[in-house]
Amino acid sequence: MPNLNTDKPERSRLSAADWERAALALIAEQGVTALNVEGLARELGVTKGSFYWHFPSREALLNAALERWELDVEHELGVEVESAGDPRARLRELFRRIAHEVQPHRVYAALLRALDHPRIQSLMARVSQRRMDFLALAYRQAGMERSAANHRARLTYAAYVGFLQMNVHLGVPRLSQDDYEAYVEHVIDTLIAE
Amino acid sequence: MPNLNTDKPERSRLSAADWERAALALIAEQGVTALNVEGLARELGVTKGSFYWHFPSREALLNAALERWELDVEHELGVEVESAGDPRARLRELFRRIAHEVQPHRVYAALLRALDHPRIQSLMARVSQRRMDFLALAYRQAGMERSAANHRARLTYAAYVGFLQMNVHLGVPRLSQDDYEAYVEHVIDTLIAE
DNA sequence: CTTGTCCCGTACGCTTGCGTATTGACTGGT
DNA sequence: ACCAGTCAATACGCAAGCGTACGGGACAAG
Repeated sequence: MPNLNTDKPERSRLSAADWERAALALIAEQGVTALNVEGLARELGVTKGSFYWHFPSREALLNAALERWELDVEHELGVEVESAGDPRARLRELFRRIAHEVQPHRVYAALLRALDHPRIQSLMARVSQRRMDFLALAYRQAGMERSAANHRARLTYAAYVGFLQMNVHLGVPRLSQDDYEAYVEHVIDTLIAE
Repeated sequence: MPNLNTDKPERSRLSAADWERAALALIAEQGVTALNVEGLARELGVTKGSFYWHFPSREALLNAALERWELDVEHELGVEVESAGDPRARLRELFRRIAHEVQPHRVYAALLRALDHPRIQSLMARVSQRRMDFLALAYRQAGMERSAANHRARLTYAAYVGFLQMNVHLGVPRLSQDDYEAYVEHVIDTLIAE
């Protein structure tokens, strides 16, 4: 079993994982529909002939890339769950981080626009449900009733989804840095305080 | 006058407006990418030859349909603005109505997934901005400070966008009727009360 | 040196969907 | 009755993308 190489220098040969990573990068930048094998091959400096050695079809690549992404996301959520401290402060910290690190969520935002694909739809349903469950738990740990926590988690997640859409894809006039910070604090006060 | 029949009309002749209405119906149901002239022609019981008499291209049809939709939306917002009464109660009423009449917002939700199209992006930016301005005004009339009202309007609109995504496209496990009502009231209490 | 495996290139067929060209049929006005 | 304008059918060209067939070079093993 040769080649465990996971770096990214100009190798003369590619592996399936290279295609998957390139696919995710392309999805993040230009969406799922932009994922075509010839374009991707061109971007990697090879031709289709290479691709169809690694994958039987475009769908297979998409599925592999999605699977890889789901594992990443689940891992991130895992480390999030394990962090200790005051639950309310943790939530605030989570909000601020997400507000300032939009980049890692671009794949999520891109997949949000491809929900007609059944596999992507079920994937997103799973991921969203897990995240909402995490939020609901956090709200309960912060002292809310079970039902209120569930509703608040749903509202929070809806706000997150809409936030991504508006910031990543909609050309909504960007707020100034100060206004943006004030907005984030407003969201935190509205959704967490009480 | 205009025949709103969207089934399989046995009309012998079609007008450009018929194509536009059919296009909007198709967009609402299956998204913008599903809008292709041959499929639409099949659905209307004619062939492409008819289409290209009314429109020079697929883009022209899409633009005409979007223009028509924008006028509708603007008109709805107009009647909304003119309604009087206690501002807070009006907001609550607005929330409840949107929560229960998701159907008219399916076009918006579909367009949300086609923001890579520059024309759709600017259109959606305009519509969203107008609606957010309306919300901000309502919040100010309800007694909030200018800046807080703007932020709350942004948050509310983000929640609306996310709400649409989750309900229309994401297969998120549907809430029971009672849970859903409770959720809506929770949203109202969280975003309006104070 | 030969051989098999891995990775890639080239060339082709196929489907979908846009757009064009041409012809035909139905309509109302004169 | 005729004619111009309107709507529609048929047939074709064309580009994009997926997938296949097949061939070849590099490289390690024997």
